Amino acid sequence: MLRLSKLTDYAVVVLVRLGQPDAAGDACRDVQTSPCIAAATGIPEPTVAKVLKTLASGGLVGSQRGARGGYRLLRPLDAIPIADVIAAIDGPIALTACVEGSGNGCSTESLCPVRGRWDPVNAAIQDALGAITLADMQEAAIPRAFRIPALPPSGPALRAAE
Amino acid sequence: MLRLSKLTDYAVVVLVRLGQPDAAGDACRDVQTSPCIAAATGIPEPTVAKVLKTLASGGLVGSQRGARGGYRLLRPLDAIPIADVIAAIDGPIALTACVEGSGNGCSTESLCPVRGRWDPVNAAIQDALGAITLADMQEAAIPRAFRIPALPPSGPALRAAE
DNA sequence: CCATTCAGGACTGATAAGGTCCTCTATACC
DNA sequence: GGTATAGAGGACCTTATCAGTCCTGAATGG
Repeated sequence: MLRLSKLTDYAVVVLVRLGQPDAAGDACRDVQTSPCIAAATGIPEPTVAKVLKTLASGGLVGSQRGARGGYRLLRPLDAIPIADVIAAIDGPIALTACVEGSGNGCSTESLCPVRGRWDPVNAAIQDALGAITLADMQEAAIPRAFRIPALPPSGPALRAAE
Repeated sequence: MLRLSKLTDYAVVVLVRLGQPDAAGDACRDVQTSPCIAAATGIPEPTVAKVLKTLASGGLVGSQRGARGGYRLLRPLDAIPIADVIAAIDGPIALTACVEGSGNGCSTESLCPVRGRWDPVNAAIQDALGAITLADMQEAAIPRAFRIPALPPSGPALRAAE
């Protein structure tokens, strides 16, 4: 499946949200709080807090403690490649245990006919993810308002009705 | 981490092995059996069987039942991109639930500012993985013999003594 | 007819992710 | 100075998914 974790998905949403201070409303000014972002994105507040803390550790967002504190972007959206977000949340991109840098070795590596060959694959993916920034993903956010009203109040996971 | 499953890793090893009939020895001729490949790769036999069955369902390998049966490649290694292997084992490449084609919807999608924006990211990765074939990964198999003797007899899961 | 080998599924244990909560510290406002 | 707010940093549990094994059945060759 080659799926990335939900947390990373959330992180992208949260970061894009942080990059739209004007859309935040009066409750959130230059910095935005976890509850504020949670309300805006629909992601549960504890999860938002967890994501933001991780992103702060990764140096993608800055934090301000105390009353009227919150989070803010340290870089503009177009300076944050997806690869950085993934690395901050999920750790360095390593498709398999064999990829160099991921410490743990492979038990069958002495027999493995593809030893070390995942590295270029990994590099190719990293390259692809490094070329796409959050700004690229934000683009789609503009016409978002045109889609929301089209949401029918039916079906649990209905998405195709547009 | 963006990690792919071990089964996919195994699949690559097994497929590369299937692409080297000359290296299989007398016990395995045109077709190779699960136990044979298991012995050659060091992967447990039931797991090899599982991988091969999955690959057969995916149309990457052909199977021959009955005595003296086994598996064989349906395409040469250089005609099998990594993306196909991943798709056969792990299903279609879908980074997030939001990527089209992955059925299940996202609960917060109506608020999500990056709706549908994972698609290009996904496409970029699929593109990168589609450009690398098993033959590319096999290349490294040639100098393998030069690396094996360098293995120190320390580690716990050492199995190279053959 | 029997041995071999794949097909297909069920089952179980281990591992990791997802999510929640608690306590502590820092800051702003009264 | 006191209090409310808000992040820091963990601990924790719950759940889902994967990895691995095994069993039964069907096809094929000798």
